[in-house]
Amino acid sequence: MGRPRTPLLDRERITTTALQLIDETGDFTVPRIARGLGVQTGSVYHHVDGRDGIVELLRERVCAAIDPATLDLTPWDAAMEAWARSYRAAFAAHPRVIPLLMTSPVRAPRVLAQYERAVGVLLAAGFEPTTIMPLIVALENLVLGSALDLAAPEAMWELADGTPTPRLAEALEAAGDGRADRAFEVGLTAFLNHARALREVR
Amino acid sequence: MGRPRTPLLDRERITTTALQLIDETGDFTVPRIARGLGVQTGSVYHHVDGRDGIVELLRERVCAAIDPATLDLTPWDAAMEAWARSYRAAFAAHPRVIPLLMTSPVRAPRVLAQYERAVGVLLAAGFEPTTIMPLIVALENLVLGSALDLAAPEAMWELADGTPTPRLAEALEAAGDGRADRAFEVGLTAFLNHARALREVR
DNA sequence: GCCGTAAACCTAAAGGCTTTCGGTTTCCGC
DNA sequence: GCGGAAACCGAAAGCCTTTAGGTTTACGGC
Repeated sequence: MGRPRTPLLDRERITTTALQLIDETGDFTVPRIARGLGVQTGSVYHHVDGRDGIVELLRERVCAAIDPATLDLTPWDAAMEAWARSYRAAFAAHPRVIPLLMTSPVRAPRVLAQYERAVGVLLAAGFEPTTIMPLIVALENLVLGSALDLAAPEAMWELADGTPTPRLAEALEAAGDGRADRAFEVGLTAFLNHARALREVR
Repeated sequence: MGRPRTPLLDRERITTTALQLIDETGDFTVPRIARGLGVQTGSVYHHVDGRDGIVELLRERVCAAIDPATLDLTPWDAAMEAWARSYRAAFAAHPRVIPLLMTSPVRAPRVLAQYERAVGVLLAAGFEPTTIMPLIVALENLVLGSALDLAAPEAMWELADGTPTPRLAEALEAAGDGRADRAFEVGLTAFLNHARALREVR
């Protein structure tokens, strides 16, 4: 008992354990994190700002996998496309964290910085200021929605056994495993085409 | 004590109370529903299949406001556009339920029936079966994302006081109150244009 | 080298939530 | 009239979040 000679906890280990729990079970809990690290529940609170603080750490961790260099590409539409793909890949690696992140506002500075740069790209491309956030929000919805669908397909529709929805069942069948990928491609193409058109009109 | 002369509970009242709690606080709890209805916590479980059952009732309640007649419109793109707008309006009335619904699969038969009909519309329009679900998923992401943004704007970005993200702040400012509406219009136009193009290619 | 302070962990506990179970009263079909 | 089902209460188990105080270790100043 008392302070250990070498620390058992830090934000890194807490975040890693939380992410592991989410990947496996879809949720996390402070007692489970503590158990995973061989520590009492209360100890975790010495390193983290409550449960919500852990959620924000998760956001940073997952978003760290987004390649920042994508936003340096030219022209602007290549940058946005690459950013969207990298963004999606980052979340596709841990799709089950998405529901947790969608319910709390973005506070993590590094994540906000990414959005700051995306705004800069669209500004430099000559988009009207009023249309920039709508475009980014639309892209974000596309990315997160399809990432969620990507590795949690069974979480979306639970058809009844009697299948009173034959065409829906067929459409799901026809889309197959690549459904989420196709949805992303469809949405991304639509987004880019429309954004290019919006810019021309100016 | 014992069975009351006139029932105090039913699914309708439970759903209404839950929806009220969500509109006010963003979440619901079985004990709070019970308190709202002047009843003990356990009693609620006699009418409902656990907490998840209440979530599914909420999905049905909110989706009931989607106008089914929209899917009868012709041509197909008018039907999809009207459906998307009605869909969005239904959720915009109770945006805070969206996070709850996104984490559990769609089970409600009436909601599945709506998707069944949407698939039918696209099939009749001549779309390739493999592209139908991607299109519907893309539209759904657009609708729910912008509905969530519509009445919970502050829930999305929490800028630091020092504002190390000046362009993001400006872009948010420029978009103004109509941000969610604009994002929806942008996304919807992009979706429809792309869907029309996809159909032409066939 | 010594000592005070801060850090890191533990023990304990309050308070809330979900869910289950048995008990009591009322209603309804026969 | 009666037996069973329905509807609510009371209580309890088990989990989670969060806080508070106690104990041991590390570190910096003197």
